[in-house]
Amino acid sequence: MLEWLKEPEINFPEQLQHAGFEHGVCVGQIQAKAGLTQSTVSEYLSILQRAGFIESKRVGQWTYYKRNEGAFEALSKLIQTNL
Amino acid sequence: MLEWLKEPEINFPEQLQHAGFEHGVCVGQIQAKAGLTQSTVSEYLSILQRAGFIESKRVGQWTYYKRNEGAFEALSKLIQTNL
DNA sequence: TTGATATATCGGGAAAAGTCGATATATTTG
DNA sequence: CAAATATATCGACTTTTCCCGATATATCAA
Repeated sequence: MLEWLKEPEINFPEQLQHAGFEHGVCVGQIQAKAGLTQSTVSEYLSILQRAGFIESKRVGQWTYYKRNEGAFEALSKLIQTNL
Repeated sequence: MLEWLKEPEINFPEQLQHAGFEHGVCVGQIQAKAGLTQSTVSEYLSILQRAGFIESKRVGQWTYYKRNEGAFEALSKLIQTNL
């Protein structure tokens, strides 16, 4: 999912009909591609968010998720320096 | 453990009486510090080795483990570029 | 060769993570 | 407000991981 969200235009073409990509991709799109149930994907995304890897924005009935690039940079540096 | 092996001289002073640090630290030292059973530590070390994070060298009845710094560098880069 | 020491492997029970269906909450539309 | 849609949360079950004791293997020393 994290890799998918790197290139939302390529991995979630449906999202274009639905809304732009500014806020990210909504849960339903990710769920469809993942082939897991809605509840599983929702929980998974919320875990990734709590971990700081993605950000969410609620717009109406949809929740959009997008990557927080800083977190990946930080993780990479953390491994370099602390591990 | 991976962090301990970064500074063996500091984290495993006993090892000095036992042998040098060239080959790394032996399982018993790591086990004592970890506070886990011998079997658990041995298995854990072998998993880390299979993953490439540490290297082992058998000398007599002892097995010495030390870090493979390249693996950490590679992981850091992998996160930067692929994730 | 026998006993002692160090490590590795095996099998099983406990803890954690993954996944689901059912249901709750929030929003939009009529 | 009621129905429809999107997402979140809950409880239960399954799978995986963690960790242990018991045992096997390898080496050393007498």
